[in-house]
Amino acid sequence: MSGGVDSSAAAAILKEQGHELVGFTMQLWDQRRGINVDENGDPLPSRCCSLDDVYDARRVAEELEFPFYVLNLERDFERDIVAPFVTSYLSGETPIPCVGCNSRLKFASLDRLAASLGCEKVATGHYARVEFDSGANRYRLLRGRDQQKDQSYFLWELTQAQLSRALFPLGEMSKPEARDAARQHHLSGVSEKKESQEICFVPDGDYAGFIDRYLEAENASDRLPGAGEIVDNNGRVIGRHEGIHRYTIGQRRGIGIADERPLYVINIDANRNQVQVGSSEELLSSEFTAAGVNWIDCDDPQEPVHAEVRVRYRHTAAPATITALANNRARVVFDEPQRAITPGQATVFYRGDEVVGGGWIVKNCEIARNA
RNA sequence: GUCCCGUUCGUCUAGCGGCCUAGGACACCGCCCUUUCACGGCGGCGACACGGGUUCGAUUCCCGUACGGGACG
Repeated sequence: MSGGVDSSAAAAILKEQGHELVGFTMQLWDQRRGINVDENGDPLPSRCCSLDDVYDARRVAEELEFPFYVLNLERDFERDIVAPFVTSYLSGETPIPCVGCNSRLKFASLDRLAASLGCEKVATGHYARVEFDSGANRYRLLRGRDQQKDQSYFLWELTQAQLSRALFPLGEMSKPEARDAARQHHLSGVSEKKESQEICFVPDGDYAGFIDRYLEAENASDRLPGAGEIVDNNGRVIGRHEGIHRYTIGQRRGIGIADERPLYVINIDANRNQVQVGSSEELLSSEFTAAGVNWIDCDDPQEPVHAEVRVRYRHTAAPATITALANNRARVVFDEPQRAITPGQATVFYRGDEVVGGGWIVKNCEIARNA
């Protein structure tokens, strides 16, 4: 329970259905440890793990009359989520921490707790659905009914064991319906809360500043990427950047170079400490390699799979052919080129509403950089 | 050191006496969108080098003063 609308509504709905509940809020990040501070040293206003949110979650549990606990997972969170997040940026990738946070942290720890407490299910406020396919003897992960709020993208890494316990009470609902549910249960403290956004441990959205402060706090400021060159597709230097971690592929704003047409980041070369920019058309590519692939609807497929593939959260899934490779890798080839396929981001394979699987987009060593 | 040419928003430019309270593109800023990073949509800031003329009227015409190109010195 985050103290937000969705998890609170989920709790209310389950309560109404007659389930016996135990509530948990995960303390993931200490917003006061000096990294998330403004220029005066005061903590930034936060929407995650703040005392206010924990308080709100507790109030919901009290209102709905079930036991409530706060789990301190700060060590795990930093080791498994924050540190890899920073490392990813330093290597020129663009990480998406929310996926691993769900599978490796939230569901992993909640599953352990459920087992020790004798709970049958683990529920969250995600907009996604789980169904058991008795024929295949597998659990299937489906998009949330509300296509606008669908969060299945963030859950592709869940295992069959995790899915077997997962319960998503909001899976059939729209956001307004979830809000209504919270209102009907008199959860006025949370029912009108604004949507959370940004990375939860970077509440002001200045993730580059976060990396600066994090490395400084770790006495590792020497790892911080320095200023470097911005080059065009011919390798010609046309500008300067203030650190490759400030850029992602497909980015337009912040390049600061006036050209006839808008310029986009088309490649980030950590070794040369260069950011390469070009036209919108140069962002298109038809294939990539995924690592850490998790197949949900089957074991490793022996034949190429046709599916609709997303390469970032808000990307519209596009038809592609996926071929499983050794070491949990896969090659994805789109029917039509897609824009800004970015290493570090997650890719999710869909067949209609069903999540077939997903993986991490990795840098393709074979990619010819216009030799 | 004689004679030519050029000088417009941060950048590249449109303009060829009233349609210009100067238009566009890119950049920048803000808002919206959004449980990642982005994209995108909407909006905003912002310039006629300077001083004189000529005209009812000058960014546009003329004359000078400051910075950029041309086989005489």
